[in-house]
Amino acid sequence: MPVARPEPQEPRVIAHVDMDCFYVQVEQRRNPELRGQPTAVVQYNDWKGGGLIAVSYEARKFGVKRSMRGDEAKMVCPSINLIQVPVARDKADLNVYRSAGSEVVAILSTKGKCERASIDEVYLDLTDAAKEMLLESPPELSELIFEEATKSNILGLTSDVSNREDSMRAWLCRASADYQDKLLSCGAIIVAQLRVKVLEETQFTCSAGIAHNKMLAKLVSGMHKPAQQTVVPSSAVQDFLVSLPVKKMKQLGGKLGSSLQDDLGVNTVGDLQSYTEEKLQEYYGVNTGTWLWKIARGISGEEVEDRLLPKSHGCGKTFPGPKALKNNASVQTWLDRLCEELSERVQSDLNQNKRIAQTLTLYARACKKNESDSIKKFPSKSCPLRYGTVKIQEDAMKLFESGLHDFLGSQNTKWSITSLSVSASKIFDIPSGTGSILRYIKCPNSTVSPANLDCSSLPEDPSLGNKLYIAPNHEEHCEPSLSEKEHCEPSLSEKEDHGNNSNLAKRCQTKEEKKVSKKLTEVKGTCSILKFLSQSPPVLSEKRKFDSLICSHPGPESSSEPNQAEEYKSTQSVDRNSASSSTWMFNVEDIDPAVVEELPPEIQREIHGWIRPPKHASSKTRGSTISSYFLPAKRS
DNA sequence: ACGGATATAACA
DNA sequence: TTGTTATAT
Repeated sequence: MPVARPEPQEPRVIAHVDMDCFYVQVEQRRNPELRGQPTAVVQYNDWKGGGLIAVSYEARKFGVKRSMRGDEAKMVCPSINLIQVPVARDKADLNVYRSAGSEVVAILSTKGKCERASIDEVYLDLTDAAKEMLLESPPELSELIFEEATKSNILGLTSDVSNREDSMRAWLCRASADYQDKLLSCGAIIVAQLRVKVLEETQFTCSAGIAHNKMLAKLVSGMHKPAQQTVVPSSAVQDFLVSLPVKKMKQLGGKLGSSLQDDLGVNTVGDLQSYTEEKLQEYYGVNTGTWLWKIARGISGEEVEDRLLPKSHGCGKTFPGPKALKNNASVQTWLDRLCEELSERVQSDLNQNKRIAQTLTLYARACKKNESDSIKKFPSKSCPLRYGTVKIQEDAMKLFESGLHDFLGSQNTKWSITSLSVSASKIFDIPSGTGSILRYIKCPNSTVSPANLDCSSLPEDPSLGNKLYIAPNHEEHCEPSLSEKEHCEPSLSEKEDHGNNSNLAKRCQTKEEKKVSKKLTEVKGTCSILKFLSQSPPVLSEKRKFDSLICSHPGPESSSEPNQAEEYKSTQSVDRNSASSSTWMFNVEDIDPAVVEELPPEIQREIHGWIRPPKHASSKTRGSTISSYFLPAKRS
């Protein structure tokens, strides 16, 4: 499980910011009448009033808890307002909360490294900003620190409010002698300012913890809620930890924490401290043992990642009891809905953030009738993610069938599905800037515009501003987990649907047209090349080399471009409100390898580079696999 | 017949 | 890797 990371020797200033009952606040902003009232956000109202997923502090006073039913909440708090999560496609739709979360992240990410930890939480590394503040304003700083930091709860100081100012002054006098504490209080000032800004610009309150590492910051961010912050000076760590129940520590809230209690009799972090590192390693392995030993002492080297966006997108639904899905048709129906939402989300991620997801995974929970064997898990299955709602739907269904096959084994019993979810992962940035393809496309002296080429169906291509990206292939797992090879081949209907594009594809077969094709690649303009590359050949070759092609072009055109093949339309941006450029996604399996052979040698060479990523490039370090294909050589 | 829907991370 | 498992909110 947890692994200890090397400890940075320089003390850092880390904050954990946590929105107060976030979903409730989002609803309160939408309907201000709810402010100050006992309120909870609930999903699916029909069974026992739905499940609570967020509870206002007013309601908490009545004993209302998350994971209560709406009905229970009404019992203990009759005046409670129950607000339902929006529903789309017959499932809970959390998008309003996601985008509210993004609003907050946009503000919180302005003062230092920022990691989106969840829909309503971030970590900040404010070390640089704090140091800067300390350097810039030495003289009058202590008074400023005082004023601002008064708003903080300082761990280790008395919580008696009447004494707070005095103890604060005392602490700050000390702090003036202690560089680390000074840094922390600067961090506290920055966080306080950020929280004010969040409140001003979003109307949301949040709480925060400020400490020298993530673990401690997280531990105290919820200590004084709502709308307060807490600082952990190093001097307070030991006293704080000794009496802290181990279960409160992040990662110890589950089985590992229980094992500490039940197997070792460790109830507090203080208890944990009496174990040697070696002993803990004996019980829990080298990694976890070391990690436990360190966190017991407040040591954690985990870095704040610089990431404002989620690493995956998923959507799912449970089908409890009688609602369980019992045949392929109902699974199909629900999978289609889930995939539709997922497709929208990956597509807008592509359009707005220029990120591309590479893997589609299907999860399910299933029961088998009769057999006591029903403990068996439904295996998750994944495959390359192909953009376009219909493709995702088709692929997800194949994954389901494959999983069901494994699940049932040889038996031929009845089954039922109690939960379904699909997710898109392995998301990569598409680097902006100029890769060699781009250079080629934009290079004026390589552009030839054959008069006889019919480009009328292509969008106007001003060449400047258009970009072509090609993502590397999946290689191995392209020979899919799906047993049938035909999976990768376009379906009959798909081929027919290509319409005018299939004409082009056919034409490409002839020698003459190959010549034309060659010229086409030299045509100035991304879209020409894209169209050229993306034709679906009648027969696909065994080796499918690429995964995807992406073309972005200036926004105004997106609404007025009509003549793309059906397939392209289906994958096109849905986000027509967005003023930014829209993005098309092309699946590489639709590229005719024979066509690639017609490309100019330098392009071919480059493409072969994509086909076979250099093995020495570590696939773990991001940027070396994908980015290196795009980034200009000089910039490496 | 369920705290649901999402997320991240480490493991084998 | 992929698929599984744990954890969190």
